[in-house]
Formats: sequence, structure tokens, C-alpha cells
Amino acid sequence: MPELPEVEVSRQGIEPGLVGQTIESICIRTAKLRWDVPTDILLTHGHVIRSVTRRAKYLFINTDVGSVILHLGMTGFLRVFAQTTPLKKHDHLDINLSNGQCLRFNDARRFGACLWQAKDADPHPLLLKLGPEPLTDDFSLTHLFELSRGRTCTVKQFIMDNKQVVGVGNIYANEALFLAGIAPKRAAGKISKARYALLSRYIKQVLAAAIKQGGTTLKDFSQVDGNPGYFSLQLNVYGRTGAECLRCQTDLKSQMIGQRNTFWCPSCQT
DNA sequence: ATTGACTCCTGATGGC
DNA sequence: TGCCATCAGGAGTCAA
Repeated sequence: MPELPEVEVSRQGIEPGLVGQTIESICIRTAKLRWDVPTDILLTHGHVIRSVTRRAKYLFINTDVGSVILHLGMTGFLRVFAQTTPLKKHDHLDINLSNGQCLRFNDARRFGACLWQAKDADPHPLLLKLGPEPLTDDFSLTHLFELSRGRTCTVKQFIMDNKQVVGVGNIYANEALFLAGIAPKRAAGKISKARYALLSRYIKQVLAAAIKQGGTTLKDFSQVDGNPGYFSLQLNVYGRTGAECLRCQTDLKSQMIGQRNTFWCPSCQT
């Protein structure tokens, strides 16, 4: 289940195989993922891939005429290999390169997306409301505190809201709240500046650490080379319902908060 | 404006 | 062994 670290690891994985290569053709095998796949992406035929970038959990394959935007959703992953590689179930899209290689997008649950951003056009509507990138200075230690005043939703829902900060998915929200010692059900508007500074620092730390280790592998994710990520080995709370807290041996709790499974230590997190 | 419920989809899982 | 029913989950959309 790709979160920001997994998307960034995917970006780093596909970038060397794509940049400088010419797009020979694009094969849309599945016309509708989360939304209809825009045929505008075919405009990239014959154009060179200048860069592969990321904004939130969106990946951009950038050419001189525009960008193919990919979102991995829940179960999406990307591979770069020979165009002759046999198809597997749920292989939805190929970007064929003139060197015989291709970028292939596979997504079992089709929560992923392929979008089009024309060069010099207004930004895609989906990108307009996104908050700052958590790993940049745009996401300051006081950012969350300032936005949270008066908010009654839980702190967990607040940090997972893309309008506040992008890329904090369920796994890392649980982990960052544990490290900061904040109970996930606490109201966002009633948490002190000092605690938000701590939480912000841990959000940055946990995301950066996960990227460095190649992302978290649970059920679905693998790196572009097919190897798993290794971060799951050091999850403190996610998925550990009933197990003992690694810090204080208290039994961890879990509960659905805002349709998402939430894990915490009732002793360490207050 | 904010919040919560609903929705898309398929594979994994568990009960019988 | 097989067949349901249930669930996970990113994030947009809609209703309240």
C-alpha cells in the first residue's frame, strides 16, 4: 500500500530507466482506472522524457509537451523492463520507450490513476488543494499548529488530510503519533504548539527513514526491482493490535477512526 | 467551512 | 475443498 515513501522509492527506481529516453508509444490496456485514462497522454509519442518528479503521491513523467501523471492508489506498482516481458493480471498501461524497454503500471484494485497535465496549462485540479510537502521547509514545525486552531476533528484525521500536509498515510500517521506520544483521538485544535513541533519532526523523520529503507512492505508493495521494502520490520504500532508496546509492554489498542484502522499505546500516547 | 459517510475495486481471510 | 461474507484502504465526492 504505497504511501509517500513508497511513491518516492518508485520514482527513484524508475527515473534512471526513463530520463533521456524517447516515448515510442503508450499502450492503454485498461481504459478506466480510478478515472478514465485520458488519451491525451498519447501526445507524448516521439517525445523525450526530461525528468520524473513527484508531488504528494502523484508521479510525473515529464516531456516537452506535457506530463503523464500516475497515482499508485492502494495496490499500484511500476516496473521497468523489456517490452516483451509477458503480461500479468492487472497490467493496465505500458509506456514503451525507443530502446525496447517499457514502464508498466500494474494495479489490482484500480484505485490508482493516470492523468494528463498539458505543458503550460493550468495545474490539474486535483493538485490545486494540496498542502506542503512534509520533507521540505514548507512544512514547518508550526505549520500544523497554526492550521489546527479551532479544529474539532481528531489529530490523526487532521494530519492525514492532504490540505494540511500531503503524503501522511495511515501507516505513518500511526507511527508518527506513537513517536510523538500523542493519542490519535485527541482533538486537533487542542494540542499545544510544543507537541505539534514534536509531531511534525517525527512525521519528517519517519517518512525520511522509510524512504531511505526502500519503503514499507505489507501485502502489496515492492520496489521497482521487485525487492521488498524493509521498513515494516520496525513499525512500532501499525498492525500490532493486542501485542505489547515495545516501549512499556502495555497492550496496544486499535479502533477505526474515520474509516481507518488506528493503532496506539494507551500508556505512551496521551 | 468542516465533518462524516459513502464510493470505487479485488485479493486475502475466516467461517461453515 | 469450496463457497460465501467481510474487510482493507487513498482520497474524491456528496450530504448534512
